[in-house]
Amino acid sequence: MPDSPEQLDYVSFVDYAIDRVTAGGAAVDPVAMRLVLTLHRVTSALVYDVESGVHRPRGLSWPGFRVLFVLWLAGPLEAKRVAELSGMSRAAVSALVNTLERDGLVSRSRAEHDGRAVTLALTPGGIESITDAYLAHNAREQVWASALTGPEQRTLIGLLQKLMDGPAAESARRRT
Amino acid sequence: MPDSPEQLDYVSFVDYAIDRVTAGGAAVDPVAMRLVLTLHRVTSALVYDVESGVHRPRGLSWPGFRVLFVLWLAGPLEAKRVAELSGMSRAAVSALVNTLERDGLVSRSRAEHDGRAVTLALTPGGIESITDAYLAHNAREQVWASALTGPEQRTLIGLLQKLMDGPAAESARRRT
DNA sequence: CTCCGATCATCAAGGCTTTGACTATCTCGC
DNA sequence: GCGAGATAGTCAAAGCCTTGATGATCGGAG
Repeated sequence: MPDSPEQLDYVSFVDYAIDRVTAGGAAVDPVAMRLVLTLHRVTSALVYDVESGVHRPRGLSWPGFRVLFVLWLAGPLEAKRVAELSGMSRAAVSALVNTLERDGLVSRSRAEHDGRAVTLALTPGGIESITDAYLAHNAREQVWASALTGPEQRTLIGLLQKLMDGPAAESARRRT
Repeated sequence: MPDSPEQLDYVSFVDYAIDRVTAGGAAVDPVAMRLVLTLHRVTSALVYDVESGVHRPRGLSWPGFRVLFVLWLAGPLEAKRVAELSGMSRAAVSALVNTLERDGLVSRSRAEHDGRAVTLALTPGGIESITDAYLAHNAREQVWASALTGPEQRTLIGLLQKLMDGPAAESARRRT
């Protein structure tokens, strides 16, 4: 039985909340509730951990890292493609690149064949930065993953992919 | 074999990225990489879907919903407790409550026994708002969860909890 | 009783995100 | 060829987040 409100903490609140809500007897699915709550909490913790431990000390933000990562692997790209591959809006990429350009990590140039488009590319400093940051990033990913056995890791990936293939993710997959 | 950069999309980029990075031969764990990438993408998609489909149309943000949700279930609480239970910083709660108070959903009052503390409570309008929003929120959670069978849902929750109990989440769990 | 360190809330600066509007440019049908 | 509609990038307003400082209050040591 969940604690009383006075002694709850971040973790036990999930149990408490599920208990309270389902006591109402309404059309609430406690398993779906716990799934979403737990998924969101794990991801928040992971992003906070990696961002504050790996990227901020190097002068990067998590979103900045994502843009650098995409450009690092998929070469010079138009801003629109960066937005698609990183899952951000074009406006967000534009704003983010202001910072990355100011810091000398990314360069903007007009696309050859299209006067509207802008081509984004890593500068030498950007390449150096992402190479270093990614090694530390993956090292931290390995610490997170080490909480699970190899087979568990693969099972988790499979279940997350199935979630991404489900009906609810439909709208998100179509977002450009 | 992953596509060439020109034909990549949000989903196939993950395969492409893993292929490119591991080709480098460095000390990179592709499974940990895929795990974190997939986890982050699923959660982003879910938050975007629920926020834009459920909360924004009702005049709430996802973080605003979280604060209302905590206050709804755990009664009037001091701002510090709300921060702990919702996993936000005290400064973030303070800023968020400015909006919620302006919108007439939450009220601030000085705590009885401590002149420094502020007690937060839902207004009648706040109760009405969160009651309605939560039903729609859970309905959408059920759509997401429906991509998995019941046993799969429980397995996923278990694996996520194990991740949260692992060594890497240590720092995040201690965050107040 | 008083002082000093701890704690609470808030503010300030800087960064990221969203939506919607706006400009420049491209492309296709006629 | 040319005009209409689509598209790329950017800007603006509003909101939320973080860290670090600030001011008020608490509580215990002496």
